Amino acid sequence: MDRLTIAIVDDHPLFRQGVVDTISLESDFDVVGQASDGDEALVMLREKQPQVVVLDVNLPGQNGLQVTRTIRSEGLPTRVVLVTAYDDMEQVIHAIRGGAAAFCPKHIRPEELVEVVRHVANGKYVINGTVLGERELQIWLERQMADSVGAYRDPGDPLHPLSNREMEVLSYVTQGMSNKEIAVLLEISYQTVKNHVTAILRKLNVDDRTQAAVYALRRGWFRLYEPDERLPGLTSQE
Amino acid sequence: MDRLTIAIVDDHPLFRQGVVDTISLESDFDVVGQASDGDEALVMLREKQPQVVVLDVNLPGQNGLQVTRTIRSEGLPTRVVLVTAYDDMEQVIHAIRGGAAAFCPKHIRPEELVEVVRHVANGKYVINGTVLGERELQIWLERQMADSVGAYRDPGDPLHPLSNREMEVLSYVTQGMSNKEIAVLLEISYQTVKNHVTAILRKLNVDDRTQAAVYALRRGWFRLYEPDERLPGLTSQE
DNA sequence: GCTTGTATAGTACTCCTGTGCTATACTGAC
DNA sequence: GTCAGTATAGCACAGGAGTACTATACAAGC
Repeated sequence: MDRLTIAIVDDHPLFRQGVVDTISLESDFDVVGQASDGDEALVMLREKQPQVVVLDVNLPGQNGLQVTRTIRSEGLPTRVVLVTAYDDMEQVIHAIRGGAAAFCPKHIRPEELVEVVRHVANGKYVINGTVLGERELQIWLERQMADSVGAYRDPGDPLHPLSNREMEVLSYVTQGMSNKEIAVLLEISYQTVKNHVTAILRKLNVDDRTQAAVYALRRGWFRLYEPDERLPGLTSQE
Repeated sequence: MDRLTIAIVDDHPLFRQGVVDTISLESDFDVVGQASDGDEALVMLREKQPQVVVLDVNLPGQNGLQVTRTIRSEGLPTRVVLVTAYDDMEQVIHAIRGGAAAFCPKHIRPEELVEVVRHVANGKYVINGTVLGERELQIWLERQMADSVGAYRDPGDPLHPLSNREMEVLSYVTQGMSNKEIAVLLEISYQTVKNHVTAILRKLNVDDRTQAAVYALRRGWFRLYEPDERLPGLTSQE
């Protein structure tokens, strides 16, 4: 019989539990692996090679989009269902272009998730409830690209071609750092930081650094909750 | 027999599922109610009057801390286990002062959550893994208050006495709005907004609006993901 | 070799941010 | 009635943020 092998990746054990239980309720689904961060996920996926992985976008270490790209570039057979707390068109387009087969909001109902996994296993693509075939996806992607790129950008440009350096600067912006602090940290001039920030704001199409921070945080590009900065004053005890 | 009645409140069905399953595995636990936002939670809690509620801090509408305060002020018998993605001392102190019996990080392991619920049902308090009795809690609270208030603040002051108006302004700051935009929106002068922002930064002990936004977002005071601003371009279909 | 993209850095400029004052008006507590 | 807290608003000021240029250097692609 055709059993479906599935892996789940999320850094919250309780959320993962919810997904695992939901998936396990289906008689033909087998949960063959779990992971709680991006690196762990890749190790697990290389070993277990499940047909489908339900992957959180916002992970410690490598985020879900990076993991997706790695899965594709390594030629792993696993098809990816990305799950995120915030979904918008640009994020979706990025995900699909990165090689994801489906994109779901994190508040999805269990029954819906099961349907999505089933469609993905059958070679379909699912974008927020809409099921698409390979061909339909291409058409949809092209239309979306055309819409998003619109009049104000060169046709060939990707949507947010934020360079690595710009992403690095943006990450510090999302931590509330000033240009001066970022300059010291990166050992470059204050002006260069400002240049990067200006470029970031233009590419993200936002007005100031606070909007840029919210923009990036919403899309799960960076984590709001850093493991190293919690709970001074209460010694954790086993 | 002493069965324990429990309710679960979280806006993510899959996370809720994880909690419900974890709780249900205990033979003496009964899940008597669920809700996905603050208002719904209060209606449910008034009706079901469970012994314990597992309550997410970051909810649509009223957040978990507000719900907790309402539970206490209405004299409901339910003891509150707050769950949040970000926990730090000030947030904990706030929660405890607001009437919560326990405070857990959202990445808590299922077994730990069960223990916490059990302790709370027995009249104990649990703060990030540390179990305290009523008396110990008071001592701990006083020490924390003393530490946090420290030298730079009047002894009687609460930690963040952000006024309602200041919270309102802060909420717009977390959406990336400029002082001018906020002024127009609230129909007050530009200068008044700046005054509020200055007061907010001082009370939160941060340097600029971006840090204030990250601070508030981390603590779940406001939601990063607003339900009304998602997915233009793809008509959701049933 | 030439072009494109990126990182670097400078100058000059405008505008916003944030601070420190002062001041008025309203509200609720004691 | 006084006092504390809050919301309002103004002025003046320093400094940061962001923009518009120009410019150099390096690497990759054609």
